Amino acid sequence: MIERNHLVILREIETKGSLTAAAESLYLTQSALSHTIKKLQQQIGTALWIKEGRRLRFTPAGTYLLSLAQRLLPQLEHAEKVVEQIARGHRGTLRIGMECHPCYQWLLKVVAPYLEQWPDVDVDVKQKFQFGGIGALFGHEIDILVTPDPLIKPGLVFEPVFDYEQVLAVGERHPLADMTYVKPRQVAEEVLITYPVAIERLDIYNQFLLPANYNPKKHKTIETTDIMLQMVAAGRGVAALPHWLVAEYADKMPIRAVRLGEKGIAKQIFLGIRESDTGTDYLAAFLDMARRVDW
Amino acid sequence: MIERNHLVILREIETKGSLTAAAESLYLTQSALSHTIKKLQQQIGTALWIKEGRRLRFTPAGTYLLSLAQRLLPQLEHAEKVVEQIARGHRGTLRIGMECHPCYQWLLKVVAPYLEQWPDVDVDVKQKFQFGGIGALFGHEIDILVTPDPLIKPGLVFEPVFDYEQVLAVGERHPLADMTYVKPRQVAEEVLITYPVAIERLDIYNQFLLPANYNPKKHKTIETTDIMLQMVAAGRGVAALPHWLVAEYADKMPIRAVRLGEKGIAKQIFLGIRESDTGTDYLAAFLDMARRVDW
DNA sequence: TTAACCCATTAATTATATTCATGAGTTGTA
DNA sequence: TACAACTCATGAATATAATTAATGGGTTAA
Repeated sequence: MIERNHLVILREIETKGSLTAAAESLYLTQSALSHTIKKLQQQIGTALWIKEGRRLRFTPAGTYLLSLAQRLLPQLEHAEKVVEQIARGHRGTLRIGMECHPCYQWLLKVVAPYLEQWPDVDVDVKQKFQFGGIGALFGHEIDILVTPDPLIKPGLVFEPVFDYEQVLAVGERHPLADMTYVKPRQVAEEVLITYPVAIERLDIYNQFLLPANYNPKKHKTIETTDIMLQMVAAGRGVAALPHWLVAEYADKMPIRAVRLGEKGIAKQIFLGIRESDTGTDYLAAFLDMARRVDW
Repeated sequence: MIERNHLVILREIETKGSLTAAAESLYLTQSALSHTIKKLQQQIGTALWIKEGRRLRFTPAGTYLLSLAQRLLPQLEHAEKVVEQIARGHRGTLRIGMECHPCYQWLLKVVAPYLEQWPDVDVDVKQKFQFGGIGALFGHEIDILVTPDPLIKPGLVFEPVFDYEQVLAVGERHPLADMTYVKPRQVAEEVLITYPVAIERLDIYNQFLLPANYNPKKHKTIETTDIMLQMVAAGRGVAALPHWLVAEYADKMPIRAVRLGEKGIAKQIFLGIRESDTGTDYLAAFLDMARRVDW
């Protein structure tokens, strides 16, 4: 009844704006599209668009099918790529989603040996998700999610892969550089630099500043770790980052790590997959290697 | 490339067990199916099954496409129903998912006036989800989720619709019946009756017994509220339920409600929808009515 | 060994999709 | 207001694709 080409046509009309333009980009005639949709309309008993002057406007049914198209077509298109890879003897593509900015460095340490051990598997890393990491897992947009926020939900399996301590990165000659630990009120005197994510997801707010009722003097956001630490090294601000990340950069830059609070902020990174994928060997192997990576 | 009929054929072969049987139930000849799949195989460059004696066994590519079929076909089939309803002038079907056993009674109070006010909209209630309520929302299996556990995630919107107190239902002649409130150790002497859900989701465990390090003498599970309260009335056990539910049944049964702990257990029920549905009028109207329902 | 299954294949047929040619409506402009 | 340039819809002709019919070869179990 509703076929793939119907959905393709609707999507193309939406993006190209007209039947004629859609027809051209699909290498068909305008007439073909018109006929195809006309037939569908007869089957379902309602129009999918109405002519409004020179333009087309989707009816409710058309709008609904368009949203269906935008949901299903990417899945079909991805499936074709996967099948093609299987045909070539490749095992597939591991699509990794990252909800943890600084984990990128860690991920590289897992991916490198993984690619060696699984030459048939390609790895793709995505960082932006329309419906968040969980939605991307459910929607088969990614296969593995790297996140500090696991979610015990049916259909998904999360597993911790490593523990680390979140510390404050400060410039070498910063007054805080030689402290054993810092207190919230001390950070409140500083310019805080973070990745550009929602404040709720920043532990230095959640677990450190806000409980003590403090706010940083100023809050700046920077996308990349390198630039962020350049700023810190230049004494232009402080940043909360994983201890291992700071330690790594401390070799090449004049920065120091200071504990956040007397006990420090303990964190864990989790990998999440769909339960139905637990049996997929090359996926399980990735989890296995992730667990074993040394620090 | 991969068309709907390919997926249909794969699914039918899986359920019926053979090409011939699948052909019959699709009102096609065995030959047609064979040709169709053969062509697909040529396009994608790999076999989808291999003959193993008299039976067929799916190859990895076939298995993959089968899982695709089982994910996508239900969505297409649902879309057809929706479009048909739109064509008939109906607005659609509101598919409500319940993750909150006792809320059923509350739901009925919302649904009744809603159906009157929206004669074009049908309501369907589902209680079991393969991947949980969140997964069902993401997977377009349901449109509204009724749950005590909201989840602030991109793509989903949750809203509290009512507050209530969770109380202990006891038989009228039970020694606890006249207490102002009960302590964990007192419940630990009782047979506790609950709905058959995971213990993590039972507040009487999470928020009452476990923090005080107690366990009930015995734990029984019963599916239906009526039977559960019959048991309570007969003095065969106690149950933790919403106060309004116990109050309602107290009219017709010899049961009483007792507060759990000095301060009681406060609870909230949330309705969750997909963010993309916030503009759907008949859906927004449901939330609106749900918010306004009186107790 | 045979009957009863199974699936694959070729050639013939039927059904379906697409094009071609055209018309009717809209828009902007001369 | 007339016209050119654009839009989409339509009917008939054509090309393409799906389906069947007929058949053969392989497997299974009695």
